[in-house]
Order: sequence, then structure tokens, then C-alpha cells
Amino acid sequence: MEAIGEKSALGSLSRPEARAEAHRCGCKPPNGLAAPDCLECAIKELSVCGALDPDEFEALERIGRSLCAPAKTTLFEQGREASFVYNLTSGALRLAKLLPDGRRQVVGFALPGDFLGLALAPTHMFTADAVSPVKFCQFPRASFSHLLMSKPHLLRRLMEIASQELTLAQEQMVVLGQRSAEEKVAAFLIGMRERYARLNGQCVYVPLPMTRLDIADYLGLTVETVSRTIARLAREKVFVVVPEGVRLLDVAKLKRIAEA
Amino acid sequence: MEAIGEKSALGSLSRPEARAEAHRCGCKPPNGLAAPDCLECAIKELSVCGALDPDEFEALERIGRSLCAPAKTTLFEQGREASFVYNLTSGALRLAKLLPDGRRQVVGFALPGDFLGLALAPTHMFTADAVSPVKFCQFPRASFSHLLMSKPHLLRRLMEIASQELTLAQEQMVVLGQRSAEEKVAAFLIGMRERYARLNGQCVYVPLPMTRLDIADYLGLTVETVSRTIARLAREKVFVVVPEGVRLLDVAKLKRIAEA
DNA sequence: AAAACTCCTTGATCTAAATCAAAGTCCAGG
DNA sequence: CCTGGACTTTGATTTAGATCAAGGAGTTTT
Repeated sequence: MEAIGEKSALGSLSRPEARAEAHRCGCKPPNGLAAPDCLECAIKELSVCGALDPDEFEALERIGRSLCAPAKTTLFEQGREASFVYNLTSGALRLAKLLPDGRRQVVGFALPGDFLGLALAPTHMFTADAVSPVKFCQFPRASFSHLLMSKPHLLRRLMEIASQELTLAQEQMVVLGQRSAEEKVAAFLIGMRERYARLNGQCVYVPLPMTRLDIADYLGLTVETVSRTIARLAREKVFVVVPEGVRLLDVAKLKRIAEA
Repeated sequence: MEAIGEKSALGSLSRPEARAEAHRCGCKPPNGLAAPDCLECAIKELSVCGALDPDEFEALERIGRSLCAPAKTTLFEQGREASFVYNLTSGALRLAKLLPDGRRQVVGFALPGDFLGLALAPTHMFTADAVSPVKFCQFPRASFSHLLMSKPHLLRRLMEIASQELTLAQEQMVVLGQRSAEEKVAAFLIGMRERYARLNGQCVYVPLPMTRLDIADYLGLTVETVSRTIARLAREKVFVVVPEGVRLLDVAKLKRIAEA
């Protein structure tokens, strides 16, 4: 059923077929032979501050591969061996931890530009599922890790990314531990808005590719409470609910609620 | 592993006169004074897997200073410039984020061996206060950061530490978002037990140097709920409450509750 | 085109934990 | 040796959000 579908979706993208699949997802090879475009983007993402030397860039390009997957695909599962480092180039992922009794905590959502699997643990600490069709790049961990040790400023860049993620996780702890349902929802929307704004400059329209249940599991609420809270804020003219997300009407008010 | 002095200092936490104890590093209880020995421990802590070269060790020793502070001292404050990297060698710190309206989220407790201020952000993301008398080492950030760039395996070690912290933060997100009061308290106690066990092998006495309010703010509960929950678990013979912490009677049951 | 999903919404009720209130304990300082 | 303050505990009451229940809207499947 689902698991089989996932496997074939990802499995079919390995080796020679990968390039054809990558084409279908819209990535264009910069020249006839090299890896598709989004791989290049992924590498650039890594070298934001310090530019990469041509040989470093080449090394990353050689070990990287660009892939696509439909919504609901599981990229990797909690507890499984971490064999790749990922960079998402399009779409969105849900990162979740599952409790034995079925309760679920969404620890984050990955958006284009985000890296996954950078942690130096041998296994993944959470499951990553596509909540929309995704494009991403993967680098085999061993080669990636090896490259890293010979390029200190790449390693430092990684450390910066990890630091940033830790800060975000601690901010989410504040949201989970101290905030009311309304504050949680407002903080979530402001957070998504900022992330999407950084990606595409769009400020009023906030895409919400994940379900209400995903949002609920991210905020430590139930679907019903999330739905009711969003409905109430919409009634109060803070935003308008549209099929793919919300269109903000009163950003100042939303911010005030989120930061209360 | 080599930090034997710390172990005995911690073991003494269960004794009323712990504070007066003269550590073999020779630091004097109130107000900072140099204490070379602890510095050595801190450096060793950093090099757990890959041994440090003598010159690296020397470099760290040259830039580091060892200090003490009484309970309630603030080591650094949220938002302030991060000028030092710290390693705690004895005592415990509360790491907390404050909301404008006074609500507080404790994002963690630092125990001996823990590093602070490793994040590469220019300012501290939380406030660190001593909840008991502490001994710690500080390294000026600039020198530390400079040393790091010339020693890739030190940087990698740091990355491992950051990864580990991120994993812990995500686990705490599960606790905050999905668990009941009883599960939260049980998870907290199991967590503290494991950390202290790693430090001093002690398994039955779990020291709790922080107040009930600190625990409440860590778990997203109120003092009353924490107090009642601890009282109930004690009534159910899961542990006995002693002045400095708890003595576990039924670890299996506590674990069962924590992992439910 | 009906059936079967999944997802979202809204309403009615219930409950775990918050809040309010009041002692009791343990000190550190005068 | 009191005394004031910080911390803890316990009880009574309230409430925010969970749970239970049901309908609707949009899909994919048959």
C-alpha cells in the first residue's frame, strides 16, 4: 500500500533513471552533462557566506544527485540508518517524532533551501514525509562527511546551520510550553510567513501545504482547536482562509498575538 | 571519564554540606578565582573522542580561565553579547528564555561537563543562572573560535555536541507537546537520573538542585501541578522525596510512565 | 456516479491542569 | 532566637482545550 508506493517512488529514482526523472521535475542541466540545476542550488545554499572553491563545488556536484517525489512520500524514517544528507529545493516536508502509542510530535517543517540529516548521529531522529510534491538533492553521507573534514569552512557553515536549528527548537519549546492556543497558531503563521517571505518575497499570502492535523501536532493542540482558532482569527479579520493557505489582512495584530 | 574530582563533588550533592566542600581544584566558594585544575577537565571534555595534540591542549589552557560563583549568579543573559564559551565543572545551571509578560520557559539544565555558548550566534539566546554554587571554565569566544578554525576535529566535536543538543531539544518538544503532567514529571526524573548516572554512577538518588518552579517552567506546568504529581508518585511508592532530590524505589514503573 | 476516503468545520460535553487561597517548612539575616 | 522571605504543599474552584459526535466539502477509487 503506502509503504510500497513510497519505496518504488524513491527506488525508481536511483541510478541511470534518476537523470530522466530529474528532468521531468523541471530541473534543467546547466550544460548537457552536469547534474541538474537544483543540485547547483543546493551546493550554493551550503556556501552562503564563504564562497566555495571550484574544486569544492565540483566535489559536491560529483557526489550529489537530484530527485523528485510525490506528496506523502517518506524520505527517511526515525530510527533508520542515516545514509544521505538532503537539501530540499521545492515543496515541503513534515518532520515528526512518533510515540509508541501513536501520538505524534511534528518537530518542524522543511521548506526549500533547508538541509536534513546533517546531524552526526548514525540514525535519523525523526521521520521526514513530503506534504506536497518535492524536489530535493541527496549527498551520500560518507562522501559528504569526508569532504567536510577537509574543508573547515564548510564544517563551520554546517555548525552555523545546526546552531540556528537549535535556536529555532528552543523557541518552539517556548511556544509549546508557555503559549495559549491562539498564541501558538499566531506564532506558527508568523513563522511560516517569515520563512516564505525570505524565499519568494511574498508577504501577505502564507502557503500552508500541511494539513490542520500536522499543524495541531506541531503546536501540541488538537485538530479541532486549530480549526476553531483559525476560524476565530478569520472572523476577527486577521486573515482570510484560502484553499492553499491564508491571506493576511492584519499582520500587526497577528504579530501582537504571537509575541504576547 | 577522567573527571574524577567532579564525580565526587556531585556525589556530595546529596549531603547537606556540599557547598562548603573544597574541591581539589582549590577554588574558593564565593566570587571568581582562578582554579587551574577544572580547566584541564574542561579541555578533556572537549576532546572525548579524538585526543587533543599537546599544542592544542596548551592553546586551550592558555586562553581559558576557571571560576566559581554562588547560587543565583547569572552567568550570562539572553540577548547580551556572547563573549565567552563556558564549560560547567560543578553545580547546575538553569537555562531559560523569558517572555515580555514574565512567563518563562526553561530550555534546559546544564550539569557538570556541559558546554554553553557554543552556538555561533553573536548574542546569547537564553539566560543562564546558577541554581546551586557552580564551578566553570570560560574561554574568550574570539580566541576559541580562532583555534577552532585551525583544528577541524575540534570543530567536528563541537558539531557533534550541537547535534546532540538539537536531538535533546526535539525530544523535549515531544514531552512539551504530547505528554500529560505525570508523563512529563516522570520523563524529567528519568532524564535527570540518566545524566547524573553518567556523571557519578549513582542510580537511585536523583539530585534535584532546581526548585519546583524551575521544573514547572521546564515542563510547561505550574508549581502546584508539579508538586501534586511528585506527591502522588511518592504516595504510589515510585520514589521517596528527600531534601536534595528523590530516591527511586521503582525505576521500572517510572520508566513505564515516562515512555508511555 | 456512487462509494469510500481524507480533511475540515462546528457544536455539546467533559476533564486535566490552571488558578485562587491558605498553610506549613526551611532557611538566612537582624 | 526571632522574623521575613523564598519555596513547597494541599484544598477548592474554574477554565482552556480535549474529547465526543456529526455533517460537509473535495478527492480518488470502483
